[in-house]
Amino acid sequence: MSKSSRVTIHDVAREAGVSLSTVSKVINNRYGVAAATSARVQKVIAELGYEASLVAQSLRNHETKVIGILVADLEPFSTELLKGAAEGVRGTGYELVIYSAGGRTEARDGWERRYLSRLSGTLIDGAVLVTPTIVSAQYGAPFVAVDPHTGTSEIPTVDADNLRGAQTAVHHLIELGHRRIAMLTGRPDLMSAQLREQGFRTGMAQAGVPVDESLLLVGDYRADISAEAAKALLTMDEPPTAIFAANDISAIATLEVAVDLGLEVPRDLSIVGFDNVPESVLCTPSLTTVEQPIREMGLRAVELLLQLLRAESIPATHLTLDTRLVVRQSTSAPRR
Amino acid sequence: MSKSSRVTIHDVAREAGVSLSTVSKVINNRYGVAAATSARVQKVIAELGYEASLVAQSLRNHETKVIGILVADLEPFSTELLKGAAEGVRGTGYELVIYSAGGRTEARDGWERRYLSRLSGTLIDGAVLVTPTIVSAQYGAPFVAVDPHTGTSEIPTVDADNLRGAQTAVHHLIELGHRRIAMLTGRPDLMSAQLREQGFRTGMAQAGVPVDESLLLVGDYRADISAEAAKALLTMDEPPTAIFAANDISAIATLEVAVDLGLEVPRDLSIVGFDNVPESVLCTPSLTTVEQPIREMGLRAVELLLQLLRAESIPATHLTLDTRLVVRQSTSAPRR
DNA sequence: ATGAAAGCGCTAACAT
DNA sequence: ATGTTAGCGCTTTCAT
Repeated sequence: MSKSSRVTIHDVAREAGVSLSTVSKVINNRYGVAAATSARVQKVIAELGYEASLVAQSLRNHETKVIGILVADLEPFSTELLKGAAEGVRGTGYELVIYSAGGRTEARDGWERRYLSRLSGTLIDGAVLVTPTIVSAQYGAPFVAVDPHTGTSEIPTVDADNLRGAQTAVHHLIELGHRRIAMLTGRPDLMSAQLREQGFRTGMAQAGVPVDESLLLVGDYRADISAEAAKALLTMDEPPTAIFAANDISAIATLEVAVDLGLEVPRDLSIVGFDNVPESVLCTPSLTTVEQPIREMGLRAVELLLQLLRAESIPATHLTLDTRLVVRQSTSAPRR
Repeated sequence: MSKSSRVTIHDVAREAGVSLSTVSKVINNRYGVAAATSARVQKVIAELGYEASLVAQSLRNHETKVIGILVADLEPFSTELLKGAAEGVRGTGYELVIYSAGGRTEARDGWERRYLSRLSGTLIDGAVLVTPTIVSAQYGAPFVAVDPHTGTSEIPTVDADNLRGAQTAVHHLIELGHRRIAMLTGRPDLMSAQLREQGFRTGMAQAGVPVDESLLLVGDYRADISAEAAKALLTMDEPPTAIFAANDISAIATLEVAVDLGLEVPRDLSIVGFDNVPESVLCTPSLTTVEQPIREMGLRAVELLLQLLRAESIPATHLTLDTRLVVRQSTSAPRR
């Protein structure tokens, strides 16, 4: 009907013939309202289908019982994390608001600061920042960072054990008999990428296999860059028998390049990825990869935040969840 | 630092030695501010890390450039839809707020009315309601319903061809040689569930296979209920050789029950799901299922909403997207 | 038991 | 060019 005009507390008050404050008291179950008046107001509320505006309420109140999940974009990683976050608030009385600018390009580094500033204090009591680029303790609201780009020890974080995950991947390849192992590293500025490379080096060292630096190329977590690098590796005079890619995107790109070059995976080349995104099981052959427990990361992050909200204290907790090697079809013993 | 006190426009005004409105003008690029003043204010804003509160802004302004996606819970269907919605807003200047009560049990029928009332007018310009139970044109805000409970012709909706999808699933099972086919139906109050059941019946009828009513149990689109129902079916004297589940959640729950009971899928039992959520390829064996173009549904819903927002008109568009059978490993010819 | 009024952070007339 | 003021919808003292 007509204009899309909200029903406000004014409408209810007028209709019920009482004042604003009386309506507010009824809504919030405050004392000092006659039973008859309360009933009449309730009736009008039901008739008009009135619901208090979350915005107006949260502008007035200190606490909103809403927690925010701030993401740069809604892609496989963040949406998977949301499922865990939803689990985390279940039964706590908190509601969830996920905020995303839809990965717009203008949102460069520091998007999370902007989002948090815009929402905190009003609308949300605290937030989970998903893969934030710059993390500062100065944000002025309780928050937990999931898989932040830089390692700060002052703020609560949840991440996965990238170091051991990478080591596990290398051990797997070495156990299969590989020695000439290459790595496509991730985005150099990201902590996760650095840890995965370090894990690779540690794994090799533990097995007493020297690292050939010419076999370490940057894949940047990106398909196009990784494809270039993979091509360079596979067209060497003495190509590696196995490639450890810093994420599944890189691994899948490598797989495609290998196929293009007429190689058979895993017979001619073993490939291990990292993340275990759904796509890793859809490719042929399916990808051996290191799984991050993404949902659990979301769950834990919310739990940590709720704890923070309750305690008002800021223990700089760092939760590092275990990673796990998922062996599929892209790895085997080297040919010869 | 210290207390988590927001930096407000007052702080900026005080620090820069100007009035509130001047700061507001600078923020919103309004005319009537001297270059020098503007620069000074900008500097203070940067120093203090000030960002206007979305809540306060949207309380004042008519338009917020934010669209809401209202979901009852964050599960595979809704999160997959979010990816499409994110694609839909990309480059439009709109931002996305996803609101979820985390599937709390109290949120009975009509949750979407409550959410929409709480957010519309303030905070969001319009909304996409994901699987709403009751849809009324009276909500007082532009919105598009995805896969709504009831088929109302007055409001814009986006859904998938549930009827034909279910028929296709049944045809597949019948072609494989199954005759004793059970169905775990969905939430009885949802139109999608009714259409999938109707498609099942039509498919059976077309093949001349009578429907054994004792093999139709309610799975309610839920894992726990479906597990119960699946157990009942599989422990019958003469259990079905195939089960068509109304959604993937139910199908995966069925798969787990079958494994628990020592059955081998698909040798002892064929299972077909509906939705093709990412999880359907991750289970073992991977699930044969009817694909709904969920992402596209999200994309289309957002596009439709933006169109509505622009036009102010309400063409009662109904978009029904095609479904498609994806054959994987959970179906084969019946054993004996 | 009820209502008037102030104010949460912000914007937009309307002064000056 | 800058400041003052009145709300947006709501809750909460503080009267009455």
